[in-house]
Amino acid sequence: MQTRGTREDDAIMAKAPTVYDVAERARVSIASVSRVLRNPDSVKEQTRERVLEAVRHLGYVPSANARGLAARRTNVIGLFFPGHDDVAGSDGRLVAASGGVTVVRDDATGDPETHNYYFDEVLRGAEIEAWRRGFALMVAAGRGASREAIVNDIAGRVDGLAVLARTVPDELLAHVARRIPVVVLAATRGTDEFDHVSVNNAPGMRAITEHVLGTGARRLMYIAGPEDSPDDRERLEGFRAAVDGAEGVSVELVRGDFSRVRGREIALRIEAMPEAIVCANDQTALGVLDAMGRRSISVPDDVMVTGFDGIAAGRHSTPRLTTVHQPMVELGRAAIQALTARLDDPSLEAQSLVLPVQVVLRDSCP
Amino acid sequence: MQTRGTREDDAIMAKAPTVYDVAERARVSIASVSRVLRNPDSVKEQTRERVLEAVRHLGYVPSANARGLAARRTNVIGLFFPGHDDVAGSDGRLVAASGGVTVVRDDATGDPETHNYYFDEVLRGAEIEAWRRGFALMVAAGRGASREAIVNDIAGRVDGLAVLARTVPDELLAHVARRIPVVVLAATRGTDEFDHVSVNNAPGMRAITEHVLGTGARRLMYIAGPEDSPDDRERLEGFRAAVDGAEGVSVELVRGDFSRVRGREIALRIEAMPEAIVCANDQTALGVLDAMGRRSISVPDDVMVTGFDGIAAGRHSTPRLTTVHQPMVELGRAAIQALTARLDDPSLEAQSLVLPVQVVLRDSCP
DNA sequence: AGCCCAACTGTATGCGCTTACAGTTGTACT
DNA sequence: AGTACAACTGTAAGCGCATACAGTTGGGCT
Repeated sequence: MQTRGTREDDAIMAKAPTVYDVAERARVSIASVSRVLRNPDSVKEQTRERVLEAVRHLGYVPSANARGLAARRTNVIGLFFPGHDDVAGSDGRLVAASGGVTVVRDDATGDPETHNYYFDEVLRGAEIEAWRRGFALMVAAGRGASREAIVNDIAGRVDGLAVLARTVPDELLAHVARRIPVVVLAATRGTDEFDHVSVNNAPGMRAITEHVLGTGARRLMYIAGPEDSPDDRERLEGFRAAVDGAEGVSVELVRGDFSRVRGREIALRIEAMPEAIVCANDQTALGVLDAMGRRSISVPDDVMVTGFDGIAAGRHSTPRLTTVHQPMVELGRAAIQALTARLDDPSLEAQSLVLPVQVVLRDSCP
Repeated sequence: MQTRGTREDDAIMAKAPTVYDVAERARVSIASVSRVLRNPDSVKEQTRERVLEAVRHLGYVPSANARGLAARRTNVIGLFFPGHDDVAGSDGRLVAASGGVTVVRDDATGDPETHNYYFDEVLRGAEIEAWRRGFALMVAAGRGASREAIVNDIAGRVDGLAVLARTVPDELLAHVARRIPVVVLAATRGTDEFDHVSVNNAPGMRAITEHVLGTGARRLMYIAGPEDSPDDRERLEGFRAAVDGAEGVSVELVRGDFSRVRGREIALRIEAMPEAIVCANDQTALGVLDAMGRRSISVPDDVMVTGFDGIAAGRHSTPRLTTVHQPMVELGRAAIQALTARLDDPSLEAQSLVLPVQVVLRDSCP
């Protein structure tokens, strides 16, 4: 097996050094090198030192590919979520190579940021948990047509895959799930093929709506999200449950799209102001608050507003936003936990975890 | 080479299927399977169909490890950044397995969110660019002592590594850089061993400070960030440059730590109110705005406030925050570009890219 | 019919590790 | 001194794929 060409130690290496290079320099076998790296105590100190010296000297970094191949596991977990597809100005080359400074005036007429930080938080949770369990995290965003290729690619690289709801068609997921465990986030699907982690959407929305009704409000408006969102469906369901349980309540239902702009648009056009506007998510609610500010309508005195998600921006809005906080970081962590649990014991039943939410009362609906 | 045990097609496979399984079912050699996957046109259609059928039937997903090992590249790029170490409640197990709903009142006395969204944005940019160039993205956060192990681990998994400034000691970086290209973000170091991508900190801060001075303000306060931050150092430098160029300006320098809480604390304690408070970043400035609101001090009438970063929250604060927008998404993208450029041509000179910034005038300092 | 070449397919090797298993050494015993 | 065994270390066999190279096949030509 020693057909490998001997390399010069001190010459600049064209290729990255391998165990063989290290072994040669330390005058041991490659097995010992491997041991020093994976299980240092199983090697005599003197030998270990020689190996470590060689590692340092050569700038050796073990190839995770070879490791993964030999050990049959990658120690990586994948996280797949809906893509931030089209970012303004993402068209290829950077505008300037060596920067200047320009000055612009932003009078708030432009589009507010549409991105929501939901995924960032989930990602953060996932990253934390993955690290604690000794896994690296690979992230990928789903984008249009190439989705299938990407998912397959990622699936080949990881030991487990967490997927945000509705990002990937069931069929593809099923294909992938034959190879590695898959957990679906934020959606309780009918099928029970995979593990699921979601939050208590319906009960949360029900609880905050009941709080609204508890203030005496009877004329409500509900601004929903996109119809294809399972989250939205559940929240609407919770809203209905609360309303159905109360006397003499009138409801106007408006379809939004979870975005801040859309919330603002809708609120700007309201003619008969309700006593309370219940929004399916925070971004929408923040848009509503923007609109009310512009229209000089006082929140909560003239109309109360509530959101759902608990994004950070709601803590600092004017007025501060009453909302249902869902544990986004926990969601990410739970996903990793579910995955590692299944890796430890593949025979586990598919489980469906529902995380608790918290109604947070702030100024917009005290 | 056919020592591998034949497997039952329809039986539930204990292990993931491999090229061998696919080849067997499609009655071709593994080479053809590989060809179908990598270069479909080089195989006769009829054969291709058989292979694809087998792939589908068996739920085959190619192992990226084996691929990477054979092809000597992973097509993954790593992103390493300072960790979100200690998240509240990150201690192991989840509290509830099947959630309820609780209600709390948030009267704004608690700690505001300390996290800043800088990294999320950079990550987003990196993800986008990586995807466009056919790379997957692996993320890892640096945490205390295990940093070295993590970096080494990641380095073994990727073709290139982007590192946020000061996350990793130079020595470690140098070790890793012997194997793969490394680009350092948001820091122009003295050494020119690696590629660098950063933003125009000093000129940006200088420009916004000059704007402040242009309003006639002469008594300024500057709330800096932590001393070990290169960003902070450059910004302070820019501030000084602007101030030095003006007549009769008095400056009070206070040391903050880039956090919102700290900004608020500092602003709550100010006795002799300056005409303007220039903050080293947005979070700090937002904290200052919080404090001013609480103290019923009008911004910008009684005191002007400026930030630096251009985070989304600044667009919606009360009053809206004047700041220097740095292209965080672009930063991430540029990092990936630098990396891929070097992968394409390893002989490239170490380059140092400086991205332009933009002064954004809003209500807090019109 | 015989030849040549394009188009396709198969064989065999090795990528850089981990790890079962088989030595090898040193030492505590009998 | 001889034996047994613990503590190390080395040998060798893959892990699943890509790919250079060597067939094989089937026209189109002469």
